[in-house]
Amino acid sequence: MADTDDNLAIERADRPSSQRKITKILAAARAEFFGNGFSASSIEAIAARAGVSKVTIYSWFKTKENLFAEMVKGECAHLSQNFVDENLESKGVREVLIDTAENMLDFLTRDERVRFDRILAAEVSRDPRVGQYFLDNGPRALLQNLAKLLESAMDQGKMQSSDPIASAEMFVGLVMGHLDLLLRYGEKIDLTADQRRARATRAVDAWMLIHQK
Amino acid sequence: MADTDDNLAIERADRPSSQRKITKILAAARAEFFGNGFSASSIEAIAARAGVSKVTIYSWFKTKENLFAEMVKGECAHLSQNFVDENLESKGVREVLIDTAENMLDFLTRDERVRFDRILAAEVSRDPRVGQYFLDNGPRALLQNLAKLLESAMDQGKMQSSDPIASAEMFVGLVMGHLDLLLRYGEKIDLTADQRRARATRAVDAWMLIHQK
DNA sequence: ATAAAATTGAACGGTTACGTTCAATTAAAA
DNA sequence: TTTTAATTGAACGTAACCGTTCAATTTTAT
Repeated sequence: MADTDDNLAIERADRPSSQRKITKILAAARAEFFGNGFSASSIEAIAARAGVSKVTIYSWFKTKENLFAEMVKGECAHLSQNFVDENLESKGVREVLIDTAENMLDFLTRDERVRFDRILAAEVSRDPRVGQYFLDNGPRALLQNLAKLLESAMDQGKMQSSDPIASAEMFVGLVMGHLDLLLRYGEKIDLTADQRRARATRAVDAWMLIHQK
Repeated sequence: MADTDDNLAIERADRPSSQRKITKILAAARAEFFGNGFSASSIEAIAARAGVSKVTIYSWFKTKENLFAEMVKGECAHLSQNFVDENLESKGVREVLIDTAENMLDFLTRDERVRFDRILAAEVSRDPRVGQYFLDNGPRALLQNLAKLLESAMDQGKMQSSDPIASAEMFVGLVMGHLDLLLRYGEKIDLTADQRRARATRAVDAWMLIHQK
């Protein structure tokens, strides 16, 4: 996100109480920013929520923009978790793909993720770097992992693809469809385990059909 | 969006000059809201941009929220255009689907559309009704049209589906993949005509393969 | 215990913005 | 032309918020 000021807030937070406060500040920032967006959130409210003085915030994070960026950074680390199921040998190709698709669905339909998506995208016009940073550390990393998994799957199954990344993209498209859109616009979607499995299965079968040799 | 106050601003705008001003206000509101989001946009700036007094805005649109909602309403009307190619008889199934997919790509990658998406989604937490309204008048209507087209296509081609809406959703998923995501996060994507056609073709062929009898 | 660093509360200046009021002016309808 | 509606500029009250300053206090390292 920022150019060189990595961990602007943490680099000299030796004191244990500082660590604790920084953590609380970031948590409060997340809550406020998620709830109101960047502009409508105030440092004062964040300070109050964190149980911390306003000056403390300014002493660790120089500006509101920076606090936001630092919060995003934390979220990204949290978000770039891997939901690729690796057990290709023990489980069989189709099973693994279905599990992976289910993990994707589970993760992407989470309310917290949706809210994050909303407010972060909105701030892209204000500061394009946050979008760039998020893409690199979230979706892009994820797609790489997925592509790798799919390549292994294709080796073991009777499948092929001339463009693994495009195939991975297609996988995502098949799994999510426009669920993403509905969620972002406030549609309440809580898939039951059965529905999730059904959707994952349908997507995987379609994907395998497309990539059959 | 609103319950009963349809066209709050226009219902007694008999004067021609009023009409003109209302139009300018809405245009200015769109520009400001698109550029800065809801919170960071000020009525004063909108008034200045529209070349209109602040009082005039408040006299036509009671509140900032309402001005935003009215602006969204106008955009939705503008956005719910139909990009389904209807010439099924004259053109052949595959061609029509490819054309439709190309239209989708063309429309959905437009910068204005992306910006609209960003700021509207961000305001969903503040007022869920705008999301609801948009879904009903944009994506939902679109998906219905698409499903209808696809059903006709399946009749004429050797295809089938047990769930036309799910098939339409899949169509969208295959065409867009995660382009939508990249665009929302600021990725510059300007597809050449060739790339667009290639992507559309790939998606349509995949879709037809999945739905073959 | 002592020195250094972190934190606090309170206040401040400056800015921005919402929404309102009002008397004066302009435009349009009859 | 008269009358009615719309528009304007300016000012107002109120509130929020950013970011800073400072002296006083608390926490931590040594």
